Amino acid sequence: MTDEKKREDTKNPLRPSQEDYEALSDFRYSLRCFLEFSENAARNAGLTPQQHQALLAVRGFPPGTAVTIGDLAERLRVRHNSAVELVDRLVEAGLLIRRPDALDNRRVLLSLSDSAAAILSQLSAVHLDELSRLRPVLKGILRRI
Amino acid sequence: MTDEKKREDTKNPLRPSQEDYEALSDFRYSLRCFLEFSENAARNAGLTPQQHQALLAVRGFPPGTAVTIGDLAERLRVRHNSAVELVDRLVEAGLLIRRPDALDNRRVLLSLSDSAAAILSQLSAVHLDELSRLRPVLKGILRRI
DNA sequence: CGGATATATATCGTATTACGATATAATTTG
DNA sequence: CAAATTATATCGTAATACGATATATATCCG
Repeated sequence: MTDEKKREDTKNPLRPSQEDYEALSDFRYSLRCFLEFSENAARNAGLTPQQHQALLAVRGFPPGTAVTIGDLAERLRVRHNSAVELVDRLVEAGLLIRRPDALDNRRVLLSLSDSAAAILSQLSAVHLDELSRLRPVLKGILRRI
Repeated sequence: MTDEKKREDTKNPLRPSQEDYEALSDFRYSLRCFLEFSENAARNAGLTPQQHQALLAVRGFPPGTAVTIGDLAERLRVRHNSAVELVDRLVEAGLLIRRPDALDNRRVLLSLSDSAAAILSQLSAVHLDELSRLRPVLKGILRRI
């Protein structure tokens, strides 16, 4: 058996197979469909997708956690300044409450407004439902990778 | 037992629990980390993330499939005109080949250039590797949903 | 066959938004 | 207490997906 042949047999990761490409492509397609679902749901609830993600990120910290703009930026994987701008828009929309941290005056603590909590509750319920549907699909695709 | 109490016990999906919010938030966080990894990998390979996704989508069709701009748009979940613009940039960059469909002159068929195929091969190998790492993480999170 | 309808791709101006660069303020460190 | 670090804020710019619209080709059906 030649080295070349052997490389094929051992599924050399440097040369993905057709099945690999299809699995990667299908994985991305599933993610896009989910993200599209999520964006539509957010817009139907009167939020931009980013606003929805920010609210979820804040709400998703363990209870009692003091959530700062930096924390939000890290969770959303965006730069600090992007998170600031996003928070600006959320406060403007009455969805997020910004209050200075008494223990460290550089910091700003974030919490959801009552209306934001209500909207997020509905939105999250819909997402949990959709993810129940998506879970087996994703598992099937991940098994192929 | 009051109806209110009962509703809590049966995990009324209209009022997600703290664990639900944390699971949804963690799920999105994992996706963002993966997408960030992917975008960095694409840029390191000299592609924009969108270009990478377009190449993968074209390559991910079954062999022998005639891939049109419309097909690409559907797979990327973008509008036709967005796909046209993306293809414009890819052809400009020498990554994609556009040729008219002899059987239907409205259509344009897409295929990867040799250099695109080489770049995508490397990129996909790295992605398969990263997804092997991510798979157990995602499975764990999906189990919580 | 031929006009109406549908389909596929293309063009262009606009709006959104994340970013880099930079600034300001507060805290920590040595 | 000066220097360095950390946290948030401001602003101009660039990228890109989109809506509206246009053009060409194909299909449908009387």
